[in-house]
Amino acid sequence: MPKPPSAARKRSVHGSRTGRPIMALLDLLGRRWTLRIIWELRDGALTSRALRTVCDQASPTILQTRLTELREAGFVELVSGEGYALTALGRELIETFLPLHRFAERWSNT
Amino acid sequence: MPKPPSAARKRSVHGSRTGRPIMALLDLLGRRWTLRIIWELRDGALTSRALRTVCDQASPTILQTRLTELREAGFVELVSGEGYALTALGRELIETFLPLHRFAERWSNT
DNA sequence: GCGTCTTGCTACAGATATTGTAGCGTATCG
DNA sequence: CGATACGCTACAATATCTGTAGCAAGACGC
Repeated sequence: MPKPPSAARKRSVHGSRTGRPIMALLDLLGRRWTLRIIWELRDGALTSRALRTVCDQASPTILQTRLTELREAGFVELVSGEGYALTALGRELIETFLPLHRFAERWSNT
Repeated sequence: MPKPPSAARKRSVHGSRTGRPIMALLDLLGRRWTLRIIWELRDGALTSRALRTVCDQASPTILQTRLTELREAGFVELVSGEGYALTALGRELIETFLPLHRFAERWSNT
């Protein structure tokens, strides 16, 4: 029962005003720390505090917000005793942009 | 480790505090409208106003900000007479997450 | 029981980032 | 000339994010 974060601009995670799922997905991923969180979970579960550590001490406020969004989207789940982990869907998602790693390496040399 | 003021983030697109290029990339892409802009340019150049139209009337302020960042990153360029277009590097980037489209379609049915 | 951990999670105020509207200067057409 | 479109910016009003502090619940040894 997390309080509704100012419902005005809150878009349902799946639905998009345009009806194009890709827009809803890009919107979700295009929020600060979202991509980073998914990325850091690629190798296994992390507790909320471990996640905070690897995420450069990001504030727990925004981390919780993003984790809630990602859980509602079905990409992340809270595993009792382990912490946060990617769901099957979440692993599918990150596999689509794992090649980003190699791209980033080449990009940094330009 | 203290976070650098926002000006520093804008200046060094490549540099990352951690030295991990992927983090700099995820940081850049994890800003509002960035992913969306790249996505909308996937089929060819768009003028700044056309871009605004397809981007749900996003404010020109933030569009300019993102376009500047993307130009500094080398993903987007301003082609005289055509508008904004992806560079070769930018096309390379979007190809790594074009599969997201199909993923989004399946995701919306869950 | 007690105290001390760690966990997930929240409150709060101050600092940033984004929005929406309006408009500039330039160029290109008729 | 007037009309239009371009890239781009100023400005104040919002919305979002940060950083610090702290809560309640559970697990551990004592």
